[in-house]
Amino acid sequence: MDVKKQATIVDVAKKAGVSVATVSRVVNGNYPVKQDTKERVKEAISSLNYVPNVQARELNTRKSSTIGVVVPGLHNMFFAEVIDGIEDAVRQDGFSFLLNCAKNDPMQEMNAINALVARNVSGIIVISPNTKNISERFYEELVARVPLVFINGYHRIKGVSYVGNDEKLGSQIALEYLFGLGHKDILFVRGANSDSYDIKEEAYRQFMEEHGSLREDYILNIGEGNGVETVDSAMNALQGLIPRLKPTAICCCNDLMAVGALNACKRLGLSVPKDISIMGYDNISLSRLVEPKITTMDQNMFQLGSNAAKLLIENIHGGQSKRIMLDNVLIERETTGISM
Amino acid sequence: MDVKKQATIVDVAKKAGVSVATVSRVVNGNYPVKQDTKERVKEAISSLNYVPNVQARELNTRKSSTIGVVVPGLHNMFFAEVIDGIEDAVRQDGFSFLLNCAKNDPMQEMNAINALVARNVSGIIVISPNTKNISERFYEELVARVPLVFINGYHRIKGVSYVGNDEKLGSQIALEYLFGLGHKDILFVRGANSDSYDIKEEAYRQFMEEHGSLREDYILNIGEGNGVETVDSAMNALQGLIPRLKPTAICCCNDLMAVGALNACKRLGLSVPKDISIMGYDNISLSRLVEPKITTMDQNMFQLGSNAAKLLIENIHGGQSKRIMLDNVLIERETTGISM
DNA sequence: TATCACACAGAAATCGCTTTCTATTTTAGC
DNA sequence: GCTAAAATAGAAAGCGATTTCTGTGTGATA
Repeated sequence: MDVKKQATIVDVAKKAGVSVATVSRVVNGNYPVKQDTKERVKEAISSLNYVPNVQARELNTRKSSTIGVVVPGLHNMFFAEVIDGIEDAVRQDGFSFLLNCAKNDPMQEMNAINALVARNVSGIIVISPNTKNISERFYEELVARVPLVFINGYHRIKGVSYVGNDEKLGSQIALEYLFGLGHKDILFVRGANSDSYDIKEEAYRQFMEEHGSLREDYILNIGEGNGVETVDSAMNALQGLIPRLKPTAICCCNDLMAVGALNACKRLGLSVPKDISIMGYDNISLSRLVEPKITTMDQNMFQLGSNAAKLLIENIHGGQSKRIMLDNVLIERETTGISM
Repeated sequence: MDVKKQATIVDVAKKAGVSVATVSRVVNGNYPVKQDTKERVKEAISSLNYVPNVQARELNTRKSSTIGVVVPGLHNMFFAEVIDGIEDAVRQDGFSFLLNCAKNDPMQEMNAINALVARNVSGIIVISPNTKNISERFYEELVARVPLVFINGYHRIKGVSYVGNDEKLGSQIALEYLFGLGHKDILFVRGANSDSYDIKEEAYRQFMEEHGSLREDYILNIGEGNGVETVDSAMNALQGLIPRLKPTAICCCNDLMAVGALNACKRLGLSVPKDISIMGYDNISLSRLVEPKITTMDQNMFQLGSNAAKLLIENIHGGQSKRIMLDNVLIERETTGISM
C-alpha cells in the first residue's frame, strides 16, 4: 500500500505564506494572530488535512497525554468493565491510553510496564490480582519515575495510589446478610492465586469462627480459573459437593463462580432460592442476565476504572498519591432467601 | 508527586564519555562499536536506568509501532473478545495499541480516528457496526494516509482491508437448521441501527419467502440497544409477543437477544427447547454460561481480532489490502430441538 | 616505508513541533 | 507629526533520538 505523507506544519506554513511559528500559534491559540492571517492559515490547514503530530509536540513540551493500562486480560468481563470506566474518564481529560495484557504473569507484567515507560506514558494503571510473586523492588523503582495507580489487590508500596474496595468488609456484610436470613451452613467458594480470594477467605474464617459455624470442609478452592472457564469449574466441583455437604447457602468469591453454583443447583434439581441461596461478588453484568438474577456485592467496576484514571491524572498534574476505597453495596436480587 | 526525570541519550553519552551517536549505535546494534566502548556505554545505560524515548525515535525514523483501535464500547462482551484477539496478535509483532470507544456515534468515531492519526499510529482497526451515517469521503481520504482494517459491517470503500463473517450465509444456515428441525413459525428478533441486523433481516426475508412462511408480524425490532441492556429489551418485548404470536422458534440477531428470549420463556413457563427453540448468533461466552446453553452461530471474535491485527500489520509493511471472510460454524447446544 | 582500506567514533543535520527572542508594524498619546 | 507602547510575525533554538558525513587511527599490502 502506498501511503501519502501526512502534511506537516511546514507544508501549511508554505501554503499559507507564513512562518511555522505562526501556524503553531493559530493551532494552539495561545498567542495573538491577526484575523486574516489566522483565516489564511486555517484554510491551508483544512485544505491539506493537516493534523498536528502529537509525538513531535509532546517531545518538545516534555509532556505526554497518554497513559498506560495493564490488566491480566479481557476474557473476564470484570476487566472489560473497569477499562470502560478508564476510557471514559481518560477521554474527558484529552488523554489516550495504551492497553496491555499481562496474562497473570509477573514477568509479562514487568515487560508490559517497561514498554509503556519507553513509550513515554505519563502514568500507569495496573490491575494485578495476584501480588504474591511481583517484585516490590521493581515497583519501588518505577514509582519514582512514573505516577502509578493500582486497582485492587494487596499493594503496600509507599507513595503509590490505590483504588479498591474493602473486600474484607464486603465479605462480612455479605455473610451477615446470609446469617440474617437464617443461614448457618454456608459453603465458601474461592479460586487459586488471587489476593482477593485470600482476603475473602480470611473474612469468612473470622466471621464463621465468631459465630461458631466454621467447618474446614465448607471451604472450597476450585483452583486456577481462566476467566469464563471459572463457571464450569465451579459447577463441576459443586455438583458433587452440594448433595454431600447439604449447605443452605453458597457464598462465592465472584459472580462467575456464583453462576457456576446456580447451574450446579439447576442440574441437581434444586430450586434457588427456595432450597438453597447463592451469593456472588462483583456485580458484573452477567449476574443480572441469568435467571434467577444473582444477589451480589457491587464493586462498580466502571467507577473503579474511572476513579483510578481520575486519580492518576491528578497525580500526573502533581497531586498527592492517595488510597481510595469504594463503597460496598449489597445488591439484593433473586438468588437469596430465608433458610428453611 | 515529584517525578525524577528520565535519563536521555545525552546523559548516557556524558557518563560514558562518548558521543550520542555512539550510544545510539550500541543501543541499536546496527553499526560496529569497539568492545570496551560498548561495555562502558552499557554500564552507563544500566546505572542511569536509561530507556530510549520511543517518541523521539519514531519522530526521527518516521516509523511507528503503535496501531489504533476504534470500537463502539466495551460494555458488550463481543468487542472485549475481539480486542483480546487484537492484543494477542499485536504484541507478537512488537506493536502496541491505543484503544478508543466511539459509542456508536459517527462524530465521535471520526474524532477518535483523527486523534489516532495525530498520535502517529501506523494503522487503524475500526469496528463500526452501523455504517449508514458515516462519511465515505472521510474514510476515502483516510485510507490514502493510513492503512485501515474494518471488522464487520457493510464497508465497500476501495482499498480498505476487511475481516468479517458472511452474516447472510450464517443466517441462512441457521434458518435451514431450524427448518430442518421442523420449525416454520420462526420469530425474527433484531435491534435498530446496525448493518449486521439489516443483513440478517434480508436473509430472513428471503429465506422465509422462498419457503412460503414470511409473515411481517414475525419480524420484531426491539430498538436501540446499549450492550447488555439488550437482554432486558428483548425479554420485555418477547414476554408480551410470544403468547400472542405462538412461534415455535425464535431466531435472534445476537446472543444477548437470545438470552433475553430465554428469560422471557422462563417467565412464561415455557420449557426450552421442548416448547420453543431459541437460536442466537455470535457465540459470546455468555451463550454457554446460561442454562440451558444457547445454540448459536460462532463468529469467533478472538480470530476476528487477531486476523484483523495480522492483516493490518501486513498492510503496514506494504502488503496488499484484502478481504478476509471467516467461516460460519453452527454451535449446536441446548436451546434448539424438534418442533412438535 | 608509503599507500590504501577499513574499523571506529564524533559532528551535524534532521524529524515536526513549541517558544523565546528579535524585528517590524500598528496604534495610541501628546 | 513624533515617540512609546502594543500587536504581530519571523528566525532560531531545542526536545531526544537516528543517520549521514567526515575524520581519525590501525593494520594490511606493495
